[in-house]
Amino acid sequence: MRYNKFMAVKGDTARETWGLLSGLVYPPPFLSIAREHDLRPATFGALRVLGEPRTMGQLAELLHCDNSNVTGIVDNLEDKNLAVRFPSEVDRRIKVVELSVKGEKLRKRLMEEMAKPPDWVRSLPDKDRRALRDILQRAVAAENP
Amino acid sequence: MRYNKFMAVKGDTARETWGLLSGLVYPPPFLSIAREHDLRPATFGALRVLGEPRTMGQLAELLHCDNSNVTGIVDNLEDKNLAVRFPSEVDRRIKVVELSVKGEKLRKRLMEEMAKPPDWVRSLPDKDRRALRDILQRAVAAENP
DNA sequence: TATTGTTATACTCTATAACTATA
DNA sequence: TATAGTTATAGAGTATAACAATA
Repeated sequence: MRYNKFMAVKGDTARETWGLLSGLVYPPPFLSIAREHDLRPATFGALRVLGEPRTMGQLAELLHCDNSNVTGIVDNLEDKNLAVRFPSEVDRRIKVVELSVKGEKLRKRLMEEMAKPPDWVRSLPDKDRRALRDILQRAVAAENP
Repeated sequence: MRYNKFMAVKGDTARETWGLLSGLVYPPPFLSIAREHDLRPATFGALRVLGEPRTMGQLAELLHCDNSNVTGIVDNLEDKNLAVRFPSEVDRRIKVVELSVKGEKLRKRLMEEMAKPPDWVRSLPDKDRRALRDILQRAVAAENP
């Protein structure tokens, strides 16, 4: 591939931008949030996708893991009284997992903490923060046309 | 805490910005890069910090894990002929880990892939990309005063 | 006696294969 | 027989404690 000065400039800006961004967003905050709440990462992930009742198979798909792992993850949720599991009435092979009231409450708190912007975003001058939001909106729009 | 309309506006923009950004940068690309190169995540991490020779203890600190884990990680690097481990000449309790030529080459490739900006950054219009870089530069500068 | 790294052990995360119960 | 979920088992990541070699 041959480079001209325009490509070089474009590539450099992109690399520079990505380098800055990587330093700001990694490592991801979800691991420390899970630890603060004494949750295994896998249990945290399950709680996250249990905004509505799910079958074991649905959980496996949503968590990108094998069916057999979900058994242990839901066991852990039940041990902590965060969810219950019961056979579906229409097909008793299927187990439905549903958050308890305690689980719903915890999930709400966790989602709130995940949504909380990090200091570097909050501390940006208003103008920069709005410009950043607008740029990201355009980026997301360009990715999902 | 009492909210007024200015705080609400500021908070909303920050949350919105963070939500957009989270969708763009998570999950982190390093896991798939490691998998493509048939490296365990821990081995990948070690390679990353072995830009210069390190002792086992230094590796434990840099990788935020226990000393005892480093033994296995460096075993894996040695099994793949990516590094060698030898006792320090000044204190033979200390083991120095150094990348092989093969390890150096692989490390260089991996660092290159990590630095490669994702499509959404590369596809931004020039003006947006430069504006984004400038905002992030200011954010980083504000964090490290 | 103190320190560096290793070994033994245990808990967690994940995957595959065999199994149970339902359909 | 086919499917949903469980159990058995194994490889990998990480931590603590006991240990060996060296200082």
